[in-house]
Amino acid sequence: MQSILELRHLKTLHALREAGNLLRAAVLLNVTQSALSHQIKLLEEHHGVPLFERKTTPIRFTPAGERLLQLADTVLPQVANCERDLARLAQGVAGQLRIAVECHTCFDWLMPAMDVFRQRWPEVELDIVSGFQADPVGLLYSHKADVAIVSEMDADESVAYHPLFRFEIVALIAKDHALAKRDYLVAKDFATDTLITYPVPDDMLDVVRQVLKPAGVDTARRTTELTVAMLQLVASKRGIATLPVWAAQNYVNRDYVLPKRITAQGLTGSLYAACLPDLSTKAYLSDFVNTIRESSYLNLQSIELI
Amino acid sequence: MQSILELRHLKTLHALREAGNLLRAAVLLNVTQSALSHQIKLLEEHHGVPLFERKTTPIRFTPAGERLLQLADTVLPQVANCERDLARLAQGVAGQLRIAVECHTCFDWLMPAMDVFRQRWPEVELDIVSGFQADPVGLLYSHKADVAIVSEMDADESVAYHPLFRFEIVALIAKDHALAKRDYLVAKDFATDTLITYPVPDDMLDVVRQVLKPAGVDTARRTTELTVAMLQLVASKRGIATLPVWAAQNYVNRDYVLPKRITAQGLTGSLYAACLPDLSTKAYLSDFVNTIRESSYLNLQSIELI
DNA sequence: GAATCATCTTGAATTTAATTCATAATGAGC
DNA sequence: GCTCATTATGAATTAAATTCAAGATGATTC
Repeated sequence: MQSILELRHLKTLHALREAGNLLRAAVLLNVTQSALSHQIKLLEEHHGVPLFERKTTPIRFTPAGERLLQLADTVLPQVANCERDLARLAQGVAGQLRIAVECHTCFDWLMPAMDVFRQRWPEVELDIVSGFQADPVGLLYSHKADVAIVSEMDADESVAYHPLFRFEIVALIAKDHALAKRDYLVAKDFATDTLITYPVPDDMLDVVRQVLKPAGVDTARRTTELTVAMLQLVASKRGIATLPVWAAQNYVNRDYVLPKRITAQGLTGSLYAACLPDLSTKAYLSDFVNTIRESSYLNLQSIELI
Repeated sequence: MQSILELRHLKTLHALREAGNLLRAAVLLNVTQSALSHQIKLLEEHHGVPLFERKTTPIRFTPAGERLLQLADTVLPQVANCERDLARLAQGVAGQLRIAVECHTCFDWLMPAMDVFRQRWPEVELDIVSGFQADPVGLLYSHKADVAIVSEMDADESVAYHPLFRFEIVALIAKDHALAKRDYLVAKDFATDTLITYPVPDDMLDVVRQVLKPAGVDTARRTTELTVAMLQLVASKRGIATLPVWAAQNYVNRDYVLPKRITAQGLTGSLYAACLPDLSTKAYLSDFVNTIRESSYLNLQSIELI
């Protein structure tokens, strides 16, 4: 008749509510779905009550489950606060976090994540290093930024890379475009169209780097700063844009433009948070990375944590 | 950089503060001292801060330790509340707990324990079945009591016995008694003196049952209901009393009477909470037993949990 | 109404973590 | 310096959690 309840269980139930099902919750917690199933089963057996109804989406909790969630809601923030206080006691108070971003769409998930983080670490000064960064990692070395969001790991550099997530990049074409019936686009499909992008160098565009350049396809470019402007150009047949699925989701849902997979296998991009090794040891840095991963996983559709 | 903190750790720190050192804390938690040492070491290594100063009695906590204790103080009661709510959801609301006591001194620890329990389970009706109980276990069968505090386990009966604790029973004699210089008393030392006891049958007195009767020693008896009266009689040389060490502690400390070990090995008594098997399955019953064990271990000197 | 998909369950194998055991170290008190 | 009380430590053991590999189950689709 001893208590088996641990914080782990509360974290599981909390993630389960956030994520909506066991599999997504398991991803959030970095365990397998089976682990959570066993975990919850044990809790249920120990207390002699079911905690949630299965076979509903999203899952619904029983009164007992709700009671535990209520506990989780009050307890987990207190625990998190305490752990931050311990980190402060051990590592001293924190410094600043100047973030360099090489990709425009990142603001979509970076802003919400920063909002969460700011609440947790009020004393950490958050800044975004503005303007286009040709070499974000260089900013780390020159101490002009503390964290760089990049899409590739350079293995040889003495920089710590923290994987964030992977996502699919799709091409966006007008609804009545000549390619509208194709299952997916290949490199040469871009040859006759203008490529509409954010104003960044060629080698920072995944389509160019991974698809067009290898195939030797060169294409006209037109740039704009605003996503809505890009899609307006697409809709009026001035060219093809490429964006992460989540960035275009709103416009796709409204049937404004048509999404097309790029190459048969699809084109995926990845993002990493890079920083100098020193910073990696700080508790607030790992918390920053975790915040990004979690809030992105919950806010963006169809991304994959890495 | 994952969190390893679990409720287990909070419980350990809490017990450590209550108990004053690792060994006593370990007894409270039913683990070895080594387990707690490892547990705390891990916590300290993970967070990079010491949690308490060793080699002080009672131990003193560092700021980090205090911070964790503060967390424990807010979190553990919330957790306990939640678990009781789950028990209520699973087993329905609780009934009553009528307690039959066969030994007078029990009130010393029973009252404090009942006070704690009453706060935790307000809906469980607590009662003491008054009067002397020749056969407390019989009261369980006749449904006149729900729990009986007894000093022996009758293995053959279909009753569930929950061990509480073991303690030493000492003889109390006048400071200038003829036996004052003896290390310990043996059966025949009682032959020439009056035995001063609570008004209970012979076979419920551990001295009689375990020492005098086996040795064939018969002695005069004088009874009184009040402990203070017993010791007043002892002090004025009207006889010898036998009591659990803790029950006489106050008077011994004030040099009112002299405690003497009984037999070379010492005489020990044990206590158990007996109830019908049905009741054993209820969460509030195990909580009642645990409450007694914990509060007694913390309040009474030199008892041993069993 | 079979087939597919998404989800959760299950038991055994595996891995990981916690605990014990046995003993050593440490400091306080005599 | 010796003893006692307490905490620490490393290896062995035990226990627990997690994964792996399948198997149900219910919903959805063609």
